[in-house]
Amino acid sequence: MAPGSKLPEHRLATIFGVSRERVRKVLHRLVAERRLERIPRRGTFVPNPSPEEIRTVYRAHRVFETGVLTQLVKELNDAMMSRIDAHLGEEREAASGADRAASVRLSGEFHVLLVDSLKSPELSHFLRELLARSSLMVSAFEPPRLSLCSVDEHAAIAEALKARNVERAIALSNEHFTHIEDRLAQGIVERVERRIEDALEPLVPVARGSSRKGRNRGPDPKARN
Amino acid sequence: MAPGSKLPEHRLATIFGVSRERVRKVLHRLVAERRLERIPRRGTFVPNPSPEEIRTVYRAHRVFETGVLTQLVKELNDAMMSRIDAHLGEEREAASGADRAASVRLSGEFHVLLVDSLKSPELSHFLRELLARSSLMVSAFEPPRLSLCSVDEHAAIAEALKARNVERAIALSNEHFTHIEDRLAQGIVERVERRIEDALEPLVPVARGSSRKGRNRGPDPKARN
DNA sequence: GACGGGCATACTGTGCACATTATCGACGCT
DNA sequence: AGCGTCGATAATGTGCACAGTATGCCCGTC
Repeated sequence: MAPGSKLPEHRLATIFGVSRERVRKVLHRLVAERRLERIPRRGTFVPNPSPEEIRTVYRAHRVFETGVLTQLVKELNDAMMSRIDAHLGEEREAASGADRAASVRLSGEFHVLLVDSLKSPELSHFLRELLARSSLMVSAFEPPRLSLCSVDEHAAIAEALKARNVERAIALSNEHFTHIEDRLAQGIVERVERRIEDALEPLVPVARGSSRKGRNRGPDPKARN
Repeated sequence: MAPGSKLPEHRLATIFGVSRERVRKVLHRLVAERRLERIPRRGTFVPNPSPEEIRTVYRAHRVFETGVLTQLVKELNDAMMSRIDAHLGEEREAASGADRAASVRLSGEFHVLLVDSLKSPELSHFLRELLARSSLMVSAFEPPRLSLCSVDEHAAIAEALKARNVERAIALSNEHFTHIEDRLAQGIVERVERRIEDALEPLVPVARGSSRKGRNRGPDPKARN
């Protein structure tokens, strides 16, 4: 699912074997959740996050988790702490097992675990939407290098929580999200550089192992699903 | 718009002079924003907020604004402070003029003003959804007595912000939302008491000025729009 | 008189077809 | 050769009609 690729309704309907109206409903819902973009009379597209959007999404993460942590230190109990420890154990296991998919999922669920303990469906729902967007950005721009969310950073936040040190927990959390944001920003410039390279290559013949002339540049317009 | 009343699609379509499909789109969007409730094969209804929902919504308000205020004291500048002062002036004017509609709108916009200054569409969007829900609760349960959000409480939060006193700003904000929540909780028990009274009246003849036997009890099923 | 089953009615859910509009290739012009 | 215009095509937006289902009323029975 390359960013910028179009999602034709009729195509999706035939692929999934459902009616086009059914597809429309789902697309509209995903657009409402800001997970897809819709241009009237043009179609729906998988969003191509701008650096500005990345900035505002992770800013939202920081502000939001600041509030969550502040409230959490006031009502943290033993049961909650043990749940956090259990989760950190799972994260470490997935990280050591090099199970990237599980690792990505679990590192998101760490933050979900924190907000869910506040027992407010509104807060939980908002975090899940934020996570869905940032996960999309990660899958789009994060280089293949592993360790997306460092388990150690999560563990450090948990330690500060146990110590009831609000300022430290907030500071660590803010740094944590800033780290992810910075890696994404780096990923996006690398991607832009590749784009420019690919675009210039057919024009100025560069000495390289294999010529890539004739290859499609940009998002493959035939990319489906 | 009484809580619990049904919103038939065809009825709304004829009232507003648009097609039923158009109405369906709008209803689905409002359901997605949690401003209406949908029961499959039954219809869409204006929600009847439970005390539990009121609790979680205002809990979300408190946690969220805690994060906003913490970030805001770090980047508050003169332009922002003067905007806040101007807004407080408007609020006072509306309150003194007994313009309840403007007063309600402006007291919500105070919190919008704060979050908008953080320049994160995600945060702004979330607060607007929260406000839409709490406004609905207020219009449903708040007794006719005025001063829904006291302007003084907003002013006190602003003062703490100017003084860069995070703890105090957070404490005042949390109390502020708790005040609203408590008034709503009181409103809901009064409403329940009225309901019980109305339901019992036809059974046990109470000495009163006018008998209400034969009147519809509960939400008027013919209530439209 | 109360309770349970059956029927009429109204409403929601869904697929379909038509109208509208953007896209893209070809053609002609400058 | 480049650019603008025009037409064909495909995809979106929207109204409509039919099917499925819950609701409320009425009647029969206990």
